[in-house]
Amino acid sequence: MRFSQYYIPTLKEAPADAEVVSHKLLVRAGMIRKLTSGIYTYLPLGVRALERVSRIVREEMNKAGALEIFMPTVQPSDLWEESGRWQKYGKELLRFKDRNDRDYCLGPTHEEVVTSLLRGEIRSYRQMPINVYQIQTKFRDEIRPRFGLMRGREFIMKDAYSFDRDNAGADKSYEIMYRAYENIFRRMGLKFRAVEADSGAIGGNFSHEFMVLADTGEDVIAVATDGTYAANLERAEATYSGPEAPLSETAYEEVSTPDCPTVEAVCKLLNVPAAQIVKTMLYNADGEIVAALVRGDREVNEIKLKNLVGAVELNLVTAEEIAGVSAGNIGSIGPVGLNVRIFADLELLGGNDWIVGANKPDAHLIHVDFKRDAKIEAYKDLRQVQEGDPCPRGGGKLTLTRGIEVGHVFKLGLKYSEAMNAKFLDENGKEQFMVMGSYGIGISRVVAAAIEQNHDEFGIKFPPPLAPFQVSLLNLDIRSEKAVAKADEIYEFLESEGLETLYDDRDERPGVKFKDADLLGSPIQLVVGGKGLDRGIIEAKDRRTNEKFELSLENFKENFKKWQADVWAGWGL
RNA sequence: CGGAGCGUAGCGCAGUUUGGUAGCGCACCUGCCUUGGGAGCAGGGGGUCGCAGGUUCAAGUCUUGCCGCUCCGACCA
Repeated sequence: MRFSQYYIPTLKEAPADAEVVSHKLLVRAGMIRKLTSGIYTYLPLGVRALERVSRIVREEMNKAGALEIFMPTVQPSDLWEESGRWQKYGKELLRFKDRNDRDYCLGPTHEEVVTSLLRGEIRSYRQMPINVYQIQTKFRDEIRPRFGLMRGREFIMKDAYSFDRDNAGADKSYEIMYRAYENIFRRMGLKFRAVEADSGAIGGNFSHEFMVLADTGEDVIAVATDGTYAANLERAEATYSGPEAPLSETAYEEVSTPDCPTVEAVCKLLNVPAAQIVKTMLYNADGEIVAALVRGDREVNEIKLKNLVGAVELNLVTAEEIAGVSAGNIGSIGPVGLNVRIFADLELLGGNDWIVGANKPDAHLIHVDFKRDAKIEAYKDLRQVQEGDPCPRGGGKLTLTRGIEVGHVFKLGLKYSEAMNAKFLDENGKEQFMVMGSYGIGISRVVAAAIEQNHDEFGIKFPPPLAPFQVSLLNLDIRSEKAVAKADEIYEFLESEGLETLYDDRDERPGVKFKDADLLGSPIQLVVGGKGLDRGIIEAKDRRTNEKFELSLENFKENFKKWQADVWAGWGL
């Protein structure tokens, strides 16, 4: 593609409202423009990037046996009533009415539509397994859209749905998708990790998220030092393998702790480490008040607690709700004499001399032994893991690192098939529910994540498989017939090699071309100019390392191919 | 939802305190000149100052309401 005939409106400055680097660079590189909050138009170069991502996803999905379909964005409310999500989905579901006053929504995901489709198509176990997917626009009315393409309201997603006759089949479908996802992200040249994710009510290890590693990621993941275990922070297991403490012989007593609403303040006043204090967190779990106990230097993992009590909604209680169960206030709630279900974190088994709130203002209890002094319903893993915690699978210690969720594979089980009555006849002529799985990849988010992971102060560094153009070819000397002829020749060669090339033939000064090439991020830059030609060379730059090379015009094609292989190898390709 | 800020040319911003001719840089157009890291000179086009109302001889500036956008926070006892 000749730059002069293309449209790439690069900007020197990023728009004021862009906060994260991928957003700034996508706008500066002329790939996207914002229409309104969380909603973007893709310019030609942006579309190319999306296509690069989609192509890889399509190829691997097809290879894995999935079939591409295309479902509507506008969905009738009755389907959502059937699945129960019309009530449950909340405000992220954008709802509206048509002229006949019928309710519709814009699809934030397509379980309902696909289940309704396939329950009408699949009659027999012989028709399964089947996996259908689409690449399509989704709409989620996010509370706070931000970070450009990272968390938009309208975005492009690949979503696949598998249908199987039984659990074993569904597990197999899941496995196939998991492998396909590994292939997809490996092929893209991204540094990524599959991590165990929270799978809510379904349980088991049947949910994995695929994370692109980047310091700017919104998610935190825990990875074992030996690499065998990786999990989303929400899910990462905290273990306690120490001994159980014996019953204490010291009776607890009350101490006065005025003006101590925080663990930190209590520590300071009583001169004890936070690890000796246990905080009592009260939650409203679907209307029931429950207490969670964790050490003062730990944090409650609300997802774990939610799963433990089987709640749909879990929120910290309000001051009024506290008044209903404890005479204390925030800072002085404690488990002794507390008349709600109390769950304690596993590691609290290891102690019998805790400091807790006294359930009266400005007072704490010391020397508390929960087994003796409180009524604990269960000791479970309730806390968030921390850097350095032991790996739950014996893989050393856990390290916390950041990532961007770009893919999610999930075993749905019978959730939708039961709710929406999606049945088939098994080999015994008996009706069975289909066992489902769902598998998503945020196509537009992959583009943003690739940039978050790969950029520098000058611009984007696209991994070759995702780059809108693999090569930026700069002709610095468009008035020299010799240079033009040489540049044209190299352009032809590159295209014949299957390398998509952005040929900068504009009547611009060299500086402009260099800056634009760096900003746009093609992995390879080739420079044709009078100076080099006089010396019989073409200059080449590896955008990943910014290293410069001289490729001799003698045997140029071979020289180039060899060098290109090195550049690709640098990307792990 | 709560809190803060912003809205002036395509982009980045000044001007609002103290009401009095609509500005700067980039980008764009014309010409000259220039060509190895976002050149220079000269000339030029482009604005309902977010919208609506109010005060005033006069409103980008004061005032009221609305709209939009951005950021922060989502409560660890």
